[in-house]
This record gives sequence, C-alpha cells and structure tokens, in this order.
Amino acid sequence: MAQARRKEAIGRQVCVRGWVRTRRDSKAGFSFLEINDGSCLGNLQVIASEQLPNYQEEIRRLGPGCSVAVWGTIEPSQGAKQDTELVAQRVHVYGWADPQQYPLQKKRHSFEKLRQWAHLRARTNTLGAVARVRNHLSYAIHRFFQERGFLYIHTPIITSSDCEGAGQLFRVTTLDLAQVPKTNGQVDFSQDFFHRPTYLTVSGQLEAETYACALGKVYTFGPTFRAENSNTSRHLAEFWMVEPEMAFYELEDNMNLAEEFLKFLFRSVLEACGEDMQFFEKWINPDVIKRLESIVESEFVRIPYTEAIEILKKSGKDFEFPVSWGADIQSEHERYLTEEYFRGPVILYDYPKTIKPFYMRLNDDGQTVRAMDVLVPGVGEIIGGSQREERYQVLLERMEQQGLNPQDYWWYLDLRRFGTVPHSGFGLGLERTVQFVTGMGNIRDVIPFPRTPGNAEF
RNA sequence: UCCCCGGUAGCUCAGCUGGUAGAGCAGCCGGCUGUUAACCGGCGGGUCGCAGGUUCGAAUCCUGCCCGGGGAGCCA
Repeated sequence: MAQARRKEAIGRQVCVRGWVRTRRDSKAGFSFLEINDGSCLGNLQVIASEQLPNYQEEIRRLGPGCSVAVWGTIEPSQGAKQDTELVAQRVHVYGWADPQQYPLQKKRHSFEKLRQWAHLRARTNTLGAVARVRNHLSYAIHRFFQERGFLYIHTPIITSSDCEGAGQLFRVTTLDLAQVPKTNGQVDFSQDFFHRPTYLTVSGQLEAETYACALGKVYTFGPTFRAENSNTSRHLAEFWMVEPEMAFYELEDNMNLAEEFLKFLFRSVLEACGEDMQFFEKWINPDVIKRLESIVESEFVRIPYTEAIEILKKSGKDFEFPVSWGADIQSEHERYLTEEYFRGPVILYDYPKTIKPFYMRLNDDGQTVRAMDVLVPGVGEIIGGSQREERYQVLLERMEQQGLNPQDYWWYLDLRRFGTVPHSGFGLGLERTVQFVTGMGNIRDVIPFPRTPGNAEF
C-alpha cells in the first residue's frame, strides 16, 4: 500500500488488503473508501462504483474497522490530498465491525482511552506510527552494532543476583504460594525450581561483562524488569534495554560510542520514517524533527558532575530539592541543564561514589567514579553507563562498603582475578528513546502492551 | 509510595451556591456533494465510578473504597 500511494504505481493492476478507516458516499454513483494496512501512515483512497455487484449490499455498509481486499487499477487522483487512488474492480469483505460496538471512531481519541483498548489501538494513526518508528529504531540498533563488529549476546532473563542496586525485583518461583515450604520459619528455596531464590533480570550487564572480557565488543538487547512502584510517564515494570559492553574501552571511549550511537539512531529515523515523523511534528510535538536534526549535527556537551553542581548553584533557580555536592541530580536539575542551560543533550560524568553502584571504576581522587549519564530534553536520562572497576582489590572493597557479599559475586570477581582488562558499557532505554524521537508524552504509549503497577490485562 | 486533578450518553465534555440530566461528535434514517475533520434535517441513546451517610429531595454536600491522569521519588 505504501507503494500504491506513489505516482510511480499509476497504471498498475493491484490487490490491497487492509482495514477500512472511513467511507464517504458520492451521489455520482460511487463511494470513497480509505484503506490502511499499516505499511505506512497514509491511507489509500479507493473508488468503489455502484456498478460493483456487492455495492448496495456490502460496500455501502462498510465503516471503520472492517477488513477488506480490493482489486483494481491505480490511477491519478482527481482530489488534492493524494497522488493516486485505487479504482476498484472487485471488493471483498473479510470481516465486519459493527459501528454500534466498535470502539474506535473516525474522531480523535485520548491516549488514556486508547490504553483501555490496547488490542485495537494499533489501528490508530498515532500508535501505528509509533510502532513503525519503534521497529525502525530496533533495526537501527542492531545495524549500528553489527556494522561495528559487536556480537549480539543473549543474557538470561531469570537471574539469582538480587542486589545489583538497580531496584526492586520480580520474584520467579514455582512454589505453591498457598503452601510455601518453610524451614525454621524461613522459606525453603531449596525446594524451588532452581533450588535458590530467583528473579527477573534488572540488567544484563554483569553477564555481558563476562562475554566482553572474552570476545571484545558485545551488546544485549532484551526485556528488563523492575518491580518498583513507579507511577510516572517515564517508567514501566517491563521495558527493553540495549546494553553494549566493550573490553579495552575507557570512559571517554564509552562516551564517544554513546554519542555516536544516539546520532546514528536519530539520523536513521529521520531518513527512514519521514512520513511518520511529520505526523508527530504536526500532531504531537512541533519540535521533534528540529530537535533530532540539531542533535545529529551538534557535539554533546560533556561536563563532570562537580561542574554541573556549580552551574546549578549559580543558576539562581529556586529548586525544590537543594543542590549540593554528593546529592543526586534531580529531575528538575536535569531539566534545567538540558532544557534551559545547554538546550541539548548533556553527558554528565565522574559522579560521587556514594550515589553510584559498586561496579563503577573509582577515580584517583577516591571520591568519584567513572560514571556517565546522557541527559536529553524532555525525557531526562536516556543512557546510563560507566567504566567498570577492573582492579580486584578495589572492587572487593567497594562491594564491602556497599554491604554486598562478595561470595554472591564470585564469578564476577573472577573476571578481575584472571586476565582483567579495562572495560566499559552503558544502557539505553528503548522506550525512552522512542519517546524522545516521537515526542510522545507517556511511555505507556510507546510500547504495545505496557506493564505498570496494577496493569497487565492484555 | 506521596502530593494535586478527575470519573456524567459509544467518544469529548457542560451541569456541581442541592429540586429527579444536556451539547458536540459518533450511530441510525433522509437530503446534498469527486469526497477527504464533508455538509444540512430528523431519530434513538444515560444504574451521573462503587458503597454508605446528611436531606422531604443528591450528578451536585460528607465519608470510605475503586479506577484514570499530571507531578515527585526510584531509575532506563
């Protein structure tokens, strides 16, 4: 259908199959049908003459949601809003959609309402466009890494490490919850499927490091789970994350890769998803295209955490959360830096060790670690990463400082005992990237079936 | 989890200083039209989120609960 809408298709005999978006009748003896099959944003206009045998019985009853096949010839359109139209020689109806019962109407629906019809919302312009952009980003992610010699590796979904410092975990068990086996009042996990407590992964990083420390450059791209009771437009309980991990990369290499990566993705979407991006620019956020174009051409600002704190202190802004060295950068602070001060992406690095996980490499000052966060206007942190601590003794001390039991991480420590190398990596949230690219305000509208606290119906 | 805002027709919402419900769009019928957010006329359509309470009387006031949204924390 994407091809049938182009002028080059004029004269061709075609069959298209899809869903009716709308029907308009003309007294001149025919009806206009707008058909969409998801291959592109725009609809194909079909001219269905009353001469067709099923015109009165079927075609005149077609409405939004009905599924059809149309055979005919592509001809130049007499109307102004499209180049081509399909003059039907035959229209077959696969399935009806009773207009009294079909939820989707020709009119615009709120995204809140569409979430209640998650099984049908892909049939709307916006959600269809989001799906195509999301698909293209996924493709571009693989292309970026594959073209640079990274290996795609599959890290486990089920893990037993429960304290990576990345939030609450979902428990995985086959125990009968009505009759949990106990020993001395404690749950006896030796009777569970894995003979130990297990969880859904919150990150594939630790496992990815093992492959990076053998094969060089690797990446994971898969679902990630956080059981945090987060109710915001930027959080999901189940989301997709891209995590490259590179041996022999130091923090600066890591930042270079992250910047190159984002630019590659944005450029790729601009090139491949023009019609969808114009739709987002018109209906969702008038800045989306400009924003991506300027990022593709600009250098990312890179400043140490300490310098960012100075900027925030000098801003004269009355922040709800006080700015002080050693405290986390809050959403309002990120927003000031990316949206007001720098007006573009910013990479912050060298954070205080007290607010970052144990695996980040300690700087010589003994106070900061080689962490980096990429912040973008609108969605905040889109990438978080670091150079990993490769020194056995330092890593051991950091684990103990953070109250972790090194025995639980024996295999992770082994990477430092045997042939350790400097290495780095980062994580990119796919949904936040889709949000940033499309301008969609709520993360629940950029994943087909969002999982959030209290919501897993579909 | 905390702070705000909301839940009335299929959809978007008005009605909320208490007096038993309304518009636009959608749907159906008719008219007009190479139409494209089509247009004009007519018709049908509601346990006012749920449960209590106050009152002669509650969509409207009070309490609790459920659901949704925005913001915050946590983070991707």
